[in-house]
Amino acid sequence: MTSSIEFVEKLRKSGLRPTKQRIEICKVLFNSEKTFHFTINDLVKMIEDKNNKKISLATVYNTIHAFEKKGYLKEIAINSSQTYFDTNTSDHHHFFDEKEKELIDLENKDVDPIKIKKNISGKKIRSVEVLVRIDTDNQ
Amino acid sequence: MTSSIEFVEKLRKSGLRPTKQRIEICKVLFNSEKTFHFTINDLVKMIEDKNNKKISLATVYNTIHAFEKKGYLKEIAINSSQTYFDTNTSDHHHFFDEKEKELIDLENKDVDPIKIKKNISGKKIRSVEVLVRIDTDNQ
DNA sequence: CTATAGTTTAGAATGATTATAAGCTATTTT
DNA sequence: AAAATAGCTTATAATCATTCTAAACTATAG
Repeated sequence: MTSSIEFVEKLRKSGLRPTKQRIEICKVLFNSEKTFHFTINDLVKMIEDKNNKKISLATVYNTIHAFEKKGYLKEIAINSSQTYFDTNTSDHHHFFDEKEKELIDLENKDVDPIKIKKNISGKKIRSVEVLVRIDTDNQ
Repeated sequence: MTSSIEFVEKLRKSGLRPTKQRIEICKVLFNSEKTFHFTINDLVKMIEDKNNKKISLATVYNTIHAFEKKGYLKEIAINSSQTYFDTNTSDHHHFFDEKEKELIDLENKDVDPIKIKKNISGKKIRSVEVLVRIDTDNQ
């Protein structure tokens, strides 16, 4: 459990002003035991349910993008109509449940390190992401 | 080089009526030596430049989705504002050049087979995709 | 306390994709 | 080979996530 004061610190250290909205978003994202995955809509709902108070969509988008830039969140590549984010910023991979439209972490022990043997000159690898699509096991 | 007649066959066999538009799309997609990646916009441009004639966006979307369903195309997961498709339907992975917004095939020899050691009960693996993001190698 | 640079906000704008429904066309039926 | 029909194409409208705008607000430096 992190206190608001610590979030204020964290924001200031990152060069972000500690506003009410940002602190609320921090509380929702970074106060839970486990990391989790969410969409912007999920997050807006979580915040509004918690506080019984509206927060502007634009603020949520701005803040999430700021947090992503600072490395506090990761965006996950799925060709879905909504973008997913992960509060687990360590290097890891994912299952995507096509039925539940839900992400599930793959721990590093579950996937051997991926070695890319091809090199493209003048280009640097920024990330290596594995997405395992799963679905109901019918017939 | 595949002739129009063969595309007509292929479409009929798939339960798709061989219309002028579909045959044109087949020619653009399946007549080149090498497989390639494209967005819907790319494809519309290719077709219109080739024929000097408009094709409805809706037709292109419908056809591409029909082809994907039949397994003639693969959709590639990238969190980009546009969806990418691949005429290479074999199992393989990709680089995504963040600067050029361009996909590059990774051949199977360039990535060892990926073994997923975690199992989710009641769920079946549909696909395992690796996306390697690359970018200009500055500093 | 004041100035200012950074934030929040509602609402408008954007852009990819999907829906609509009217007219066209390939195929089937007669 | 004409008529029926089922499938297809089309322009346009609708949708929906995301980004933009610019006015009002607020944290903080001086």
